[in-house]
Amino acid sequence: MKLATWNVNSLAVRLPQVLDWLAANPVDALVLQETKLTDDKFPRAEIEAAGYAVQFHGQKTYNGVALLSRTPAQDTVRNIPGFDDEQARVIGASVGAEGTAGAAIRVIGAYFPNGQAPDSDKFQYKMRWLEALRAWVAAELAAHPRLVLMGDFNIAPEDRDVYDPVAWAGQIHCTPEERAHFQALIGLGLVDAFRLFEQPPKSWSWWDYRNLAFRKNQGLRIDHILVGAALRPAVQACVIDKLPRKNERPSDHAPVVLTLDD
DNA sequence: ATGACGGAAGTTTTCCGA
Repeated sequence: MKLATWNVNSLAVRLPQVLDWLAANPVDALVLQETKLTDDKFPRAEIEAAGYAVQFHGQKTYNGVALLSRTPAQDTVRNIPGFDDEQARVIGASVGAEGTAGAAIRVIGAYFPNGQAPDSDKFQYKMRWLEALRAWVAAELAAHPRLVLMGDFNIAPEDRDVYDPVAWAGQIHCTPEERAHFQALIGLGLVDAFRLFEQPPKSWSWWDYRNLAFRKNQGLRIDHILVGAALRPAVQACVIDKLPRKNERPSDHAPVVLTLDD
């Protein structure tokens, strides 16, 4: 079974790339962030024609998330229950593996707030959002041990996840407060699947559009897949797929792919 | 010092992302 996450930075622009990627990478489930589409404009028919069921939660201009799955999603949740939020950032549901009788996986796809700058109101919102997420994920994990939390976390967990950790020290995505929140999620009984394996040094999931950052491989690892301890023995691989970043008009993020044995 | 690049809104310029 394969699961993936991808911040597409506008699904209206990136839909052809998503469909091409799925044709080459027929994962069982894919969560998308930054769809930037209201639900009435969501390209449901095109995605269903590609063989995927889809759940989505969007808004105008910003944010927006979706969950594509080979088998229909069940018990879908939009945003963090009990956390009043105008911003569409979370979609969760239970999905099965196609053609297997294996137990369902609880998938949570999330677009974590950016935070803009550590002294900003947006950072305060990010902190509140992270508090609410943690409490909710703790409850979800208790109810569904076979849980995967994945998406654009907008947090670089460690200095090795940053191309220039000296320049980024204390900057947004790298503050001690954000990193403490990441560790608190790990403390719930989740594991960073990417770090279960030896990985190439300077592995990033995002590169700035500016300054030839991709060509110079100057990026951050801010897109993550965390798996519940119950699933850890099933984890076979976790990789960042840089290929779509080489497309014309790419997203600034690359997909991250998790392989589980069935 | 502070922009760059890219997307969206919407109308010529701004906000936002990371």
